[in-house]
Amino acid sequence: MKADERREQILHTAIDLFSLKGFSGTTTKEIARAAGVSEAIIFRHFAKKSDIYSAILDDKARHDGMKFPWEDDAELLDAIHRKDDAKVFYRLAINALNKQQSDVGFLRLLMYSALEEHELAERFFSEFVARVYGFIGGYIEERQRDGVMREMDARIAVRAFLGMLIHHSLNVILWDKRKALLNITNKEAAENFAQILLRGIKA
Amino acid sequence: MKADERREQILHTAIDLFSLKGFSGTTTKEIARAAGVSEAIIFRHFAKKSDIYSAILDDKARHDGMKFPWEDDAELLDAIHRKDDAKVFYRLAINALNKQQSDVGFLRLLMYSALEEHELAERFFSEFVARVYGFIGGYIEERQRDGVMREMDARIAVRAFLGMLIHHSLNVILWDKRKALLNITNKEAAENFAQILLRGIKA
DNA sequence: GTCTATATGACGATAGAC
DNA sequence: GTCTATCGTCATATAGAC
Repeated sequence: MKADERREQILHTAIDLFSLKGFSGTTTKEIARAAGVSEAIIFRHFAKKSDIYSAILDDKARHDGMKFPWEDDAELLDAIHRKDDAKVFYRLAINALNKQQSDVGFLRLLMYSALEEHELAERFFSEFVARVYGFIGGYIEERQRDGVMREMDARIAVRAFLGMLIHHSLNVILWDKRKALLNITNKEAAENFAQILLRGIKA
Repeated sequence: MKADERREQILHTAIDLFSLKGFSGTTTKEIARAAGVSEAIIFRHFAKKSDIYSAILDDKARHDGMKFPWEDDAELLDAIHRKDDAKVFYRLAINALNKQQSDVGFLRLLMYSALEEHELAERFFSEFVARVYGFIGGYIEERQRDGVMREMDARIAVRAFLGMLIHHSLNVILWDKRKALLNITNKEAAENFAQILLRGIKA
């Protein structure tokens, strides 16, 4: 295996393990064993254990992990254009829920790194989350100017919306399968959350 | 210092450290140093490191940490009795936000233990969160029967509400101080979230 | 009840052969 | 590029003196 491939393979193995057990809960020996190489190989590709952690976000950025929920959704962009609010918030919700839950490892990793106050979470926050606030908040402000939504700090509405979505995904990932306190499809969840927010902020 | 006091002291020192760096990120040596005792003392009071972790929830339960947001709030109970929905949801929100943010360490600890799938989070979930769902969900169902709130799964409304609250508190704890993406008082947040939810689910 | 001293193993990281 | 073997350090946990 070439150096680049091996490096990628180690990185993805490490992402899986870090997302399961956190940074300090994962040993280089485990990563090596899971990747099917010796520990020494790890340290040929990454000088320090923490270098693996730092490389994760670059890898995500290079692949599709940092794509925005609206980039590929023609239906959403069309709804925005037509100012079909119900559709806009439903599409935003369903995209967010599906994406979050399709990459459980990354969401767990983000939580870990936020708690550990690692650069990873901070960069994700300023590069990704801030733009989401700008995008959704911008749409709400536009609709406020149209007189369709009531006057309020649009960022609070965004926080409420993202709060429902992220909290629900975390619940699905961490609890619902075993505990089943609330067992609904993402479609149901997205419809309900979109409707609650929309009725909640309309004029 | 008597055994009980020393045990409590070690426990609280450990809670602080676990909440900052997680279970595997905290060493018994650090706990000992922070508590001002030798490492051997730790292992006299707790046979294994993980026993400290397990003892945390019992300690919380013995103290005030597991109290319900409505137990001490006469204003809330009165509002429920009078069916003053706006007041009910505002009081629930402000209580939750204040409590979550007054015990940052515990919230961080819960997040860590949820990710680590430790008993701690699971017990908190089934002993505390489930009852919150029952309480708030019960009130919503009552108001649905009154015809004041629209037909929907009340648990979804609860999840949306708790999502706003918990997500906002996590943002405050983990980000807002440094990044200031959204700097509002808990009062403002509670008013807005309560209003969004209420308008969102009323008939 | 607390200490010093230490056992035992796992940890991150390196050296050197192939 | 990969391995085996090993380093020094730090981890959890224990023994025995005071």
